[in-house]
Amino acid sequence: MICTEGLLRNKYILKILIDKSISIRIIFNMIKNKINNKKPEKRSIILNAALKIIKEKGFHCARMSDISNEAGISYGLIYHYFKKKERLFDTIIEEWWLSIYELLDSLKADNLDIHDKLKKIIVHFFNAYQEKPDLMNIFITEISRSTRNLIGKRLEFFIKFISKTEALIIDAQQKNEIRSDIKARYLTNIFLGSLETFVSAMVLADQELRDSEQKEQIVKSILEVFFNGASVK
Amino acid sequence: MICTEGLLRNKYILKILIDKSISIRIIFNMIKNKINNKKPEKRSIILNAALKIIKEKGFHCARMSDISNEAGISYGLIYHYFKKKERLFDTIIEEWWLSIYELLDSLKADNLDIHDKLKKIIVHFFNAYQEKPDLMNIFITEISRSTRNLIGKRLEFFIKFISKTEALIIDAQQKNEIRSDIKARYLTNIFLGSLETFVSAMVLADQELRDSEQKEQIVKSILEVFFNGASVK
Amino acid sequence: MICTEGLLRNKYILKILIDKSISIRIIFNMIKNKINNKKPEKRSIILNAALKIIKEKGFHCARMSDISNEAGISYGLIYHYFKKKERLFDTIIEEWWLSIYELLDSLKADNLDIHDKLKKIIVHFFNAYQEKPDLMNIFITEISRSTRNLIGKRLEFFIKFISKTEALIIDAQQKNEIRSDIKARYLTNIFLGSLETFVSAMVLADQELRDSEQKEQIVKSILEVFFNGASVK
Amino acid sequence: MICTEGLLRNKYILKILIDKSISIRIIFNMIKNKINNKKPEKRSIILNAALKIIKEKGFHCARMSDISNEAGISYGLIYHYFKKKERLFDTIIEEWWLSIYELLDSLKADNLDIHDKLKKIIVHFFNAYQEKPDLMNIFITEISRSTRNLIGKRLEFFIKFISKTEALIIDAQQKNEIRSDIKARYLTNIFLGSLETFVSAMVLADQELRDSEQKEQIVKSILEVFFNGASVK
DNA sequence: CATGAATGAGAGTTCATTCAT
DNA sequence: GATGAATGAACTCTCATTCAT
Repeated sequence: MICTEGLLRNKYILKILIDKSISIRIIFNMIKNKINNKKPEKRSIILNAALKIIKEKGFHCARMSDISNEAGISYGLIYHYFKKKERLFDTIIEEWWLSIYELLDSLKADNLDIHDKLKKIIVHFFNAYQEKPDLMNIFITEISRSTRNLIGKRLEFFIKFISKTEALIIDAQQKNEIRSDIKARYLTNIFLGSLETFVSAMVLADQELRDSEQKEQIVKSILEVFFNGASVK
Repeated sequence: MICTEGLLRNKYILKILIDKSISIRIIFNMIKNKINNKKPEKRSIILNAALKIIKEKGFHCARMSDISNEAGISYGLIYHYFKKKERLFDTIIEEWWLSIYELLDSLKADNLDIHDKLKKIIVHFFNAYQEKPDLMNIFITEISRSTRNLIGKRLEFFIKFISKTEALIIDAQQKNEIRSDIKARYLTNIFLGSLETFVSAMVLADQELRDSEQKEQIVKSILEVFFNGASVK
Repeated sequence: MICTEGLLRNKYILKILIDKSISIRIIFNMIKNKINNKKPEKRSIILNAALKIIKEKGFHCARMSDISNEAGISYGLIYHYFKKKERLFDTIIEEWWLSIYELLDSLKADNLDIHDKLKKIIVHFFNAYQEKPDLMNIFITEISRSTRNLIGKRLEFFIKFISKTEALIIDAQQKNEIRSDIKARYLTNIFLGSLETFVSAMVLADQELRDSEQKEQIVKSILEVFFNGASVK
Repeated sequence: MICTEGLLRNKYILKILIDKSISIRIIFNMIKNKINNKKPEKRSIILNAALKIIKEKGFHCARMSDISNEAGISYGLIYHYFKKKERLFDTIIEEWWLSIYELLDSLKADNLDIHDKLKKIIVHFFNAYQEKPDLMNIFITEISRSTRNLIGKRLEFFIKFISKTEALIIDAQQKNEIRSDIKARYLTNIFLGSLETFVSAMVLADQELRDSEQKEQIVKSILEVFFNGASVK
């Protein structure tokens, strides 16, 4: 849109294009080549290195040279791909949230009952922890809490996450799958809090979910307490 | 009466003040200190200033000069009371934990049932938030999560907190006040997670517990879900 | 006719273009170069681009990438034509001086009286300003003064310029067209200074010599004061 | 003004001041001491070092570490006195212009004829060159020309200089001390141009005004040509 | 010819900490 | 106790230049 206006405005160029009958496809390919030439491997190498260093040192203490060292490249190259330190971090955060949103959106459209939906959320977090523990670590220590990092766009991300989860709870209340005498927001807090604490515990203790049996047990416990409570029946 | 005109007349001095951007806050503090000749405990002034600045900027971004500015003293003086920046931080954290331990220890000796014990923990946190929101903020954002800060002594503090709470749960299980088919550690995680998420929400949103009714409701919700679950009965 | 809709339809590509902030200028230049298949002298394209950028930012602040962007080429290519940034600058300066020397040498051989010779110098500078204001700007701001740039070969250029002008003055003194009681070097300084200040004023104010009448007037004023003085007769 | 509003508003403090009848004089002295304590020697040492380095390397190439080295202090200290590199340069430039303005303003009020006024300007520049050649060098190479440096406030300084000089010329035209058939601005340009070129020549060649006789001769030459012209009478 | 990913020396700036007064 | 001038290690970011493709 924006680009095209600029292009259209330049009547001189267009006139030449017409005179020489150069098809838009040629221009197209020129642009495509320009874009695709950028080998994306290095970019993701940098992202993974950043992930690891941030996990070890935290956002503030992670130096660009640490990251470049870890990635095995010069630090100048990081600036080639990410204009500022902040951009690098924003990229990491953004990718994390997008994966969460994807899940939550798919659950919204799903026909499962609330128990199974919440189970899927828990499993998603646990899997994420197993697959990319560094990323999960950052989520817990740098994203999910610190007020300082939760400015502007970042805060929006977080609120969106809460709201999307709350929507599932509200939906369940309307379907009478779950108590309505407690505010949906409160239930959301309680559920996400339980989950987060387990993940935190794993992250902080650098603990692994040793076997699938243990994992299964934790999932069951969270759901059991959330739905049926801790009281002796 | 005070002759304010004397000050107003001397435009030259004012100009310099402006040029050198000497904030009125500093002058205020100078005046304040001069007035209270009995030299109030500078140490606690510094701690409170640190609390406020760390809340606003986070530990890493809080500069010593920010803190001394806020305290209305020179930054050299901070080093007189606290040898290092880290000591300042440690002191703040330590005071926090001690207040928690005091509570948990008193609860252990208490004869209340688990419901009332957990209620007291919740209320303690909520009161702490109302009385010293800055401190609670730091607990949530800097202590309770960040792996970086959880090294050595600090991690011990945290583990001790979990364990002391877990002890209450175990005790309740033995008294059959609470389910034993779920690991005490899991129940602890779930309870503390629920609580923490509420506190986090308040901290992150700079929300106040507006009235005691709302507060009461939240306390009840957490306990209700924890003991009886979210399922429709 | 060109099928612009093709471009409009592909929103994905456009988005990437925006994200990567690939300016429309670059695409323009790509297109331009593709069109003029006879590959126009890249060397002069680079020189003109450099001229423009140096005028805008000064030699020190002009980045090679600015110049390559302006020229619509990769910055690697600049190094193909000019081994170093400095070479680029030297080339620009050299071309400027050669044009001046050419004039001064032709004047030396000429039979005009000193008044007309000096007039030709003034007119030459004014014309140069009108035709290549960027180059004149660089002459004034980067060449004619800065001590830093006047090292080695560059200083020689400058001294040669002064000397060649002085030669005209000496010649005039010998022909008794002009006072001999003032050192030729002094007269040269005074004349060139007057001229240069006018050019500087135009350059600094980005002023144009609006009409030939104004131009005529300034030329006349400089000569009139130089030859007859500012005193009331 | 601004400050006092802030002060007046704080009724609490004022009340205490009144209760304790602390005179405003005490506060005054506290402020004064705060201001005077700053030993100004280091500041001027830095300025002189900067002057020398800038002369040698130019604004752009002058590194902060060069300056601190020259001054024999750590570079951190420069930032203690001048918040940014730019501030340091602005301070230098500002001091220069103020000395010029002082002269021009005193001349305006003076009863001398235009010949003697212009002579005083020339002598001022020559003296300045002899006393502070570094500063004069910077004026010629960095201030008086470069468009890049002439942005915002800096351009204003320059224009003010031209205008103040022009005012003297206009005054002289009105008193019929000088030709009115040539625009005052043109005459100003011619005069300042002549002067500047001499100073430039000295600066560029690192030439000294060897004896007062030579100096006298140059002053005389500039004035003689400016008022009576170069033509043979 | 032409490209642009890759390099790394080097610049500005910040800020915890020391120490003479 | 109290001050703030002084220090310098450490960090982010820039940009001329090289070189494989």
